[in-house]
Amino acid sequence: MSEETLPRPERSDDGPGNFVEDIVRQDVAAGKNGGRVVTRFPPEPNGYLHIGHAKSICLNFGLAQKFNGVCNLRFDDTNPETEDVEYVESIKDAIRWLGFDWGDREYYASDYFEQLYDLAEKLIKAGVAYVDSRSLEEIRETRGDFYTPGQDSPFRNRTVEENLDLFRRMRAGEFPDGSHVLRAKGDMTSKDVKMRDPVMYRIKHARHHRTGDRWCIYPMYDWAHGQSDYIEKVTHSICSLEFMNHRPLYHWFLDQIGAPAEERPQQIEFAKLNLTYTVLSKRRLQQLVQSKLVNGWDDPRMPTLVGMRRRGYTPEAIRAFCDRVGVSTRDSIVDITLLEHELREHLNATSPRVMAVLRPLKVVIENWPEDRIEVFHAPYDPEKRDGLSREVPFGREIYIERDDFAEVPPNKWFRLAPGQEVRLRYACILRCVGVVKNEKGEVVELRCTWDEGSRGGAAPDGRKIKGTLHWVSARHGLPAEVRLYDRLFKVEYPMAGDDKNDWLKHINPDSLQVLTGCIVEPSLANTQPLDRMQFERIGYFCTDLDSQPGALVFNRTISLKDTWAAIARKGEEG
RNA sequence: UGGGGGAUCGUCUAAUGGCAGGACUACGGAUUCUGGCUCCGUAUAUCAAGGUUCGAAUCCUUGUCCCCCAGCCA
Repeated sequence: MSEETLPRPERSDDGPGNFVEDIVRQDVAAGKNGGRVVTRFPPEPNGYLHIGHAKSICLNFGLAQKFNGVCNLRFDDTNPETEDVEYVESIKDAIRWLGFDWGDREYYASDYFEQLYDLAEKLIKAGVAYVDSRSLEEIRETRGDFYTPGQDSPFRNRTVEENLDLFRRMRAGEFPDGSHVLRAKGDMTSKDVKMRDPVMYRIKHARHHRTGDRWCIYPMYDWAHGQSDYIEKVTHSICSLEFMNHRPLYHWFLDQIGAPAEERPQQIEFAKLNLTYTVLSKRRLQQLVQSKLVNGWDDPRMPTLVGMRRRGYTPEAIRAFCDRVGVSTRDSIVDITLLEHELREHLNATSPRVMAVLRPLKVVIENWPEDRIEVFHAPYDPEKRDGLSREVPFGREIYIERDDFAEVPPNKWFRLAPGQEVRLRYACILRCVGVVKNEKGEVVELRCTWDEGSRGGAAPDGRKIKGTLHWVSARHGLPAEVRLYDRLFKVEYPMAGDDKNDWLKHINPDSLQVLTGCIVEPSLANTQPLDRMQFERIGYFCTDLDSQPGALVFNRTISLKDTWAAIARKGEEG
C-alpha cells in the first residue's frame, strides 16, 4: 500500500452517505481548509424551485449540518434580463418550507459586482484579459468548433492601457449592447472549447432587480461563480454534471486572481435528479404554465415545490426521498414510485383519518327509525390510539361510495351486494335487501337493514365481516368539491422522443378530474387550507387554497395503495 | 471527425482485489373494523470480449452504448 493511499472514508451512521460526503469527510479529516466546511445553494432567481432543486438543497444544507459547517444561500443574479425579486421571494419560501435555514447567510452575486470588477481590472493589468470589439457572430465564427481550433481575435493584442480605457468606458455606459465584451486570454487552440478566450463581461443596458441602473456590464457565469465562491470562502462548490466541462476554467480563473491553494473552493459535480412521468427543466415547466396546460406554478400537478406543497406533499417526505435516491455521477431517472412511497409513509404516520364519499350512492336503512340519530366516536388515528377522536353522526339515510356496491359481485368481492353483509366503519353491520333503479336501469338507491346487535361495528356473534365501508350521514354530510390529481404525463419517459417537442404530446389528459357533489363528514366544516387528512379507504387529501367554509375543496395528494384494483384487473384478464 | 464524463436487479443505490447487499417496484402469504398500515416470503443485476490474479463489479486491453460541451444563459 502506497503512502498516498487515503484511508477508506468512514461512513456515518445516519443516512446512506454518498461520494460527495466521502470527499468532504476526507477533507475534514486531512485538515483541509482548517477543517471548515462551507457549501452553498446558488439558484438563479429566474424561476420556481422544483423537486430537482430539493435534491441539491438537501445535499448542500445536509452536508453543512453533518460537518458542523454552514451553507450559504447565494442568488446567482448576473443576468438581469431574466431575473426578478418575485423569484427571490418564492425561492426563499420554498427553502424555508423544505425545512432549511440559512440564517444571515443570504448572499447575492450582485453584491460582488464591485469586487468582481476590480478583479477583472487586475486581470487586464496582468495582460490576461482584453476587450474584444467584434460582433457576437464574428466571435462565434472564430471560436472554431469541436474539430477545428479557434483563431485569435485581432483585438487580442491591445495594450493594457487601451483595454483598461475601453473596459472603464464599457462600465461608464459609453457603448451600446453587444459592441464590446471583456474576454480572458485563454488558449484559442485548446481542445477544451471553454478555454478559448471565454467571455467575462457583456454590455447589457438592463435594470437589475437589486442594483438597479448602477451597472450596464454584467459578469458571465464562469467568471462570477467561482470568484463568488472564493469571496464567500466556500470550501465545496457542488454543482451538476454539465458543469464538469467548466471545471478547468473554474480553476484557471482562480489561478489568475491568485487564489492561494489552501483557500480555494473545490468544484464537485453530481447527477441532478430526473423523475419518471415528469419533466424537470425550468424551460419546460415554464412552457406548461404559459401554454395553460396547468393552472400556474403552484398547480398541484407541477413538480415545483409550491405545487407539491399545494398538492399536500410534506417537506419530510421530500427530504426522505432526497436521502433515499442518493448522490452519484451517473445520469439516472428515478422511479416516481419511490417519491410516492416516501409520501405515503409520512402521510400514513401523520394524517388524521376522516370519512368522505366521493361518488355518493344513497342507502336507506329500513329498520332504523326515521328520526333516530346516533353519534359515534371515531378515532382520528386508529393505530396509535392517541385518544383523539371526532363525533360522527349516523341516521336512517347515509351515503356510501358507488364503487362499493355491485349488483353482480365479481369473485372475491368483500363489499356490498344484494343479500351480502358489510360493516360500516365505526357504526354497524349492514345487509343489502333491495335495489332501487331509475327508468334507465341505473342503481339510484339501496335498501338495507342493520344488525341491531352491531352498534359501533362489532359483530355480536363474532362472525367475520370481510368488508368495511366508509360512509357519511345524508342529513349531516357536507357538500364538497374534490380534485383528483394524477401524473401529468402518460408515459414514463416524456423526454425520450427524438423530436424535442414530443414531450408535450405525452401530457395526460386526465391528470385533473374535478368531482363535485362529494359529501364529507361534518367534522371537516372548519378545515383550513393545507390541512392534511386521510379519507379512509380512498387516499390522502389536503384542503385546497380555494377552499372556504361552506364551499369546501380538497386535493387528492395521493391514493392509498389499491390491492383490490389489481385483483379486479386479474379477474378480468383471467 | 474533437474534448470531458458514465455504464451493477425493471428503478435508484452499496461494494474500494475476498459471500454482489439495501430500498422502491412486482409477485405470494399472514394479520386487519381502512382490500390501507404492519409482518413474513419469492423473483430479478455487474455493457461485451479478452487478459492479469488463488480470487475481478473493482486492475489492464479492445470494443459497444449513453450523457455533456461550439450563449454576449446559468
